[in-house]
Amino acid sequence: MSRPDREAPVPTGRQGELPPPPPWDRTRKRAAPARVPLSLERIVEAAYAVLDREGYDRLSMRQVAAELGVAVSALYAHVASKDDLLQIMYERLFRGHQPPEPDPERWQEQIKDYALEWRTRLLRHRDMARISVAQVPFTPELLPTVERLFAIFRAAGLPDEIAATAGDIMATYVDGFSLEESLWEERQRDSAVADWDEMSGTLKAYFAALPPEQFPHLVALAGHMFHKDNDTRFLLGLDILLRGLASYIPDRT
Amino acid sequence: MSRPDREAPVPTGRQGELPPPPPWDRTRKRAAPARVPLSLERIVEAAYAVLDREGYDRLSMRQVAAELGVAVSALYAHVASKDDLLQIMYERLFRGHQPPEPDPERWQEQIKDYALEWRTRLLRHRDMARISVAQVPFTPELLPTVERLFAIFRAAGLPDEIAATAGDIMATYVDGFSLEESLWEERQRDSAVADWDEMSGTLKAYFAALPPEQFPHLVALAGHMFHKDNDTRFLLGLDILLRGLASYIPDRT
DNA sequence: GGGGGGACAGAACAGTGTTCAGTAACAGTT
DNA sequence: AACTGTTACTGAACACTGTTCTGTCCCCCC
Repeated sequence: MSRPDREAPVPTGRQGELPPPPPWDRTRKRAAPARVPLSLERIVEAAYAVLDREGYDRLSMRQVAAELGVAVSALYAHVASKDDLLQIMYERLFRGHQPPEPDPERWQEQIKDYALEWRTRLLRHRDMARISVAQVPFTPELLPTVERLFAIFRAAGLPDEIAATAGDIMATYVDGFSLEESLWEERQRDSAVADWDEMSGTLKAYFAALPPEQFPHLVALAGHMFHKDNDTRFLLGLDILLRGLASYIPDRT
Repeated sequence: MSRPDREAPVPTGRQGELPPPPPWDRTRKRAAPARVPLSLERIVEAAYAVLDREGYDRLSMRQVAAELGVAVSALYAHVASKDDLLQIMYERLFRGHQPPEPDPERWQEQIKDYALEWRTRLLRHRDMARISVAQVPFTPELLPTVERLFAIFRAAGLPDEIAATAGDIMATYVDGFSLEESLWEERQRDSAVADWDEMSGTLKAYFAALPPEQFPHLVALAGHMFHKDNDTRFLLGLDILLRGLASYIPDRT
């Protein structure tokens, strides 16, 4: 946007009939670079901007570079690869929010709260779920988060074997649910339908209109499959998970 | 492999000093094409071959075309786009295997069996989970499968609201779990570690060696986080899910 | 003033999905 | 037997992609 207009470069090495560049040209060029130096933080920020505007499929290193008014190769001084950049974007998701200190009486609520916050953050950037789902949540800066989740599960009285899997299942659920949302959203964007309400209405109608003798249950459940708000469905699934986990807590007597 | 050697094409339109092609040349060329005509089935087959050999990242239309000894553009007569091809590959996954007729007494077992078969099929092709996870399981040819899953859930006595979400959760879990396996597998392939046993050993050791005062729970659970076989972990997570679902079945009295 | 060194630019390489203008081979008709 | 039309395919092109390499510029330090 505010990328400085660069004059067209002289064709490789030979200047032809062009007059030599006037001296003030250089001074002008040198005056301009009061620009902020490139940094990892600025790159990540620009990447998020491109992601939100263009979506995951069009998030390319060239787009990010353009966003910053910079050559592509400059990015590689701060970032090892595109995958590296994606991983850093993923890690930033968890900044400034940790699971709380375990309170065994309220562990289900605590997990629910954290999952909700997690989902909120995933939804904050378009297609973020698609990045998240491709990442393994065991990078060093995520260890404290995992640690605190484990703390809650163990304080709740879950057997170690269950506690160890619980985190995995949680992560899978939150990521998977949000990913599905992403996919529907994209499909909606492509089909030029106004909003999710209209889309969900159409889908509901489609399933309700299936031949009942062939798909009796799909027809019967059509109304339940696509809620107005996905949040309710998300919480419902979370409840199913938590009740399953809770069933492993031995009776404290 | 058995791709017919084509003679090098004459440079665009002009034959230069080359003698005119002898008449038997054409007849030879015409005799050869006893080759199988291209078909969607053959394309999908070739795509699977490339996927298994090269992995998802190197699965390209050009690779598939090369596998068949055919020009890229020829594929587009049978397939609308790469995404289309991926979707067809995904649908083929479910061919010839349906959830059984509902037996309310054995519903948990039935679901477990189906999930296991599902996972087996996902693991049959390298990186298949990465394709699966990007697909919405509501294409027409998958409707019967969803219908039968719903049938089992409802026959088990689950409230409609829960039954409608149960399928989603199941799909998310199976896909998510297998995807994570895929990611670890790839990471293992990159790091030139022999097999999963060695990898899981290394990981277990890494987590067990973390500073205990900072990560007491991670250290304590390290042994449980990476089993020898993922199947046990998969079944455990499935059990958690099923127990959660079961908790919604009203007492039949 | 004269290096060094880090930060950036430009061009290039080897690939990608997709399209489009052709062409070769066959089927059916005149 | 010659002429159609149809179909299935090719070759080349377009507009991209991630990544690397060679410079070149600028600033800081000696």
